[in-house]
Amino acid sequence: MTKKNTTITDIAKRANVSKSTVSRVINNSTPVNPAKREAVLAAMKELNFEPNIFARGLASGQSKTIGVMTQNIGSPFYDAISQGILATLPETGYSPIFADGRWRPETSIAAAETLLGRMVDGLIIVGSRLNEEDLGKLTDRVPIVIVGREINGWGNRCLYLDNERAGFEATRHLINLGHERIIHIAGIKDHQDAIRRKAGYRRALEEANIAYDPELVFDGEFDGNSGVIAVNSFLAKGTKFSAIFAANDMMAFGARLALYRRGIRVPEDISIIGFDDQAESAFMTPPLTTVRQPANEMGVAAADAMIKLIAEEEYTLPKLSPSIAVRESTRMRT
Amino acid sequence: MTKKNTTITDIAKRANVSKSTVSRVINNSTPVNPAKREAVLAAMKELNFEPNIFARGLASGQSKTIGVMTQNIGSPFYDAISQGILATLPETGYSPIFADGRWRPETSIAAAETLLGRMVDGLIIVGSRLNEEDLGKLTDRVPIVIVGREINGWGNRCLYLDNERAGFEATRHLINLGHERIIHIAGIKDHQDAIRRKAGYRRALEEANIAYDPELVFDGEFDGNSGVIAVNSFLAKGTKFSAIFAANDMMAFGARLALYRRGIRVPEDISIIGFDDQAESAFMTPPLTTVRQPANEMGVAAADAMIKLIAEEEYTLPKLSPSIAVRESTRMRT
DNA sequence: TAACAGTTTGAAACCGATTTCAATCAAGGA
DNA sequence: TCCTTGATTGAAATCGGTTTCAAACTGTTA
Repeated sequence: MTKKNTTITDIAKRANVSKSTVSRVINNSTPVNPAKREAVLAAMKELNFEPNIFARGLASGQSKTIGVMTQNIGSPFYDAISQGILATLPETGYSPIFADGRWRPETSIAAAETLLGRMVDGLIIVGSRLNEEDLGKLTDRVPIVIVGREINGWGNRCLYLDNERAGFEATRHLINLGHERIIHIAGIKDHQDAIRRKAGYRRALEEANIAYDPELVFDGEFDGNSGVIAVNSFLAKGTKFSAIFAANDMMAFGARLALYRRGIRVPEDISIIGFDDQAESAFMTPPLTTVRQPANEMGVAAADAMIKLIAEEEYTLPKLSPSIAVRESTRMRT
Repeated sequence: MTKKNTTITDIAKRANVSKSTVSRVINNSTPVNPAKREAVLAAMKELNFEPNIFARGLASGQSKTIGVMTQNIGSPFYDAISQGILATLPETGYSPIFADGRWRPETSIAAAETLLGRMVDGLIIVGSRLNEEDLGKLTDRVPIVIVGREINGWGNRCLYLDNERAGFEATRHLINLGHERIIHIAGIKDHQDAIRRKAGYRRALEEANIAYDPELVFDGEFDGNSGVIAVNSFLAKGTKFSAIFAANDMMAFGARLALYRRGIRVPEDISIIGFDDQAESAFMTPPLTTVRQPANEMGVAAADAMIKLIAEEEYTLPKLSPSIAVRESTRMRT
């Protein structure tokens, strides 16, 4: 505002070359006589030159910006992914710009349009309920990487965890400890992750020859309150159980609180395993055993992949597996 | 990429007017004959026109983008602020773009430069350790709003909570319950908020005629582990106390865990009050009494203020006061 | 020494809007 | 009816880069 920004023309004059040459030095697009190159570089330093991003974008069609579409920011898991992205992108010369889809297809489309309107060079979609058709349309317009969701045929532009297996492992952990009547506090009913975790739970039971009992499953909403309500309703019904597998940590916290209020001990009376390994879980009383999702790493990997995708370089997505952080909320059934 | 985007020239042809007129319709900058206006609008609809943001930015100097500088994303409090900003901005036609300062002045300056390089129309700084001189330089270049930090003379471009008072209230809450030997697990030593909360703690003691005892204060780092270490060290030293005021919830969680491990009950033996009221706090066992910082509201208010500031409209920042969420981790000293 | 291929270079077109400036047009006043 | 004023309009300049194209220069080869 105050003083006019120095432009490429100023540099050109100062270095006694043409605008074209300055541009070439900046972009390393064409060899330039070393002497001139030095002169340009020096002029740029002296005049404190910073290329105008609009002019650049207008001329080249590239924005050096990556759009990140999130869903209902505020969930610890998705937050962690965003943080991974946020931490990685700046090193690459790209800046992230966010828009929220709130888990709703229409809002998601609008969010995507906003981002595309800003000429993002790529789009990272963190979760989403967009159908494959809409996603297909989007990917015609801009490179896309999707985190936390599996889509058939999208191969290495999809970064997700095997949630079925993770649900299986979590349940197995409890079964191995001797538990048989295991409650599952599931996530939102039609949420892909929730469905898969539940499927894993079921498979683990079946492999252990424990009959699957729908009475032991409660569909929550991934928040603390769901955990409270779930446990209260099981207790009210007189359901017998010795362990709980919650589809995320927040619901595990809620479940633990509900038990606490009744004086039911964890893990002496009931074992609990959560899902996410959010930062607070290690400081619960007792520290919560949980399935660790490498959320931050997923964000980092997604950002890396996006950069490579834009540059049309080869890349391979890392194999991300869930692991179980065994802490003190689960123990052998007595 | 695939098909050429429609430009203002296409619209102009289609509507049989000049580019200028189209631009006028878009920006409502000059009255336009209603008939022509309709024609332009219709053409825009038919051709699905979306103005090119670079061309616009280049010509007008405005980017419709707000830079948000955060610090070590991942802290629940600052995350909540960011969420407030993220939720508010899109409604205004502006998009947020982020950069992280990691609490370090040099990195912060670099982050600010990145954002300015992207021609942001405004800069929201969430926390920071930049000195007033650097901030002064920045504010010469772009409108700035600072959240979570008080700076003399910045009047209504600073949005913060009275942390001294909040610390005071928290301590008072404990004193009112009959506690006298109150441990304070403080935050990072030279962190403005930490210093003020500690000052409030001290003032509350003095007003109650309780001698301030430095032995009861531990400087932590705002993370869960600090809480554990603090309590362990007090216990090891044989320090007597009946209550704990932790400068944030994460440290309160850690403290509570350390007590749990020794079989010390909360709140029967020891009362704990935290600070932040993060989502998990209500689900701790027992639910944590804590100072509620309206972090999300702060983000919303900051975004609103920024928009007004850019438009050069009048605005007043809302009065944000801490309140105490009294739950079950504090009780009358027995 | 002339011809030729390969490098470097600068002039000018271009990206797609906004904005200035002067021209045109319609309405109201003398 | 003619002139003045104010409201609309379009042509052209501008924003600050990138990119195309042809010219100028280099060093080889015949």
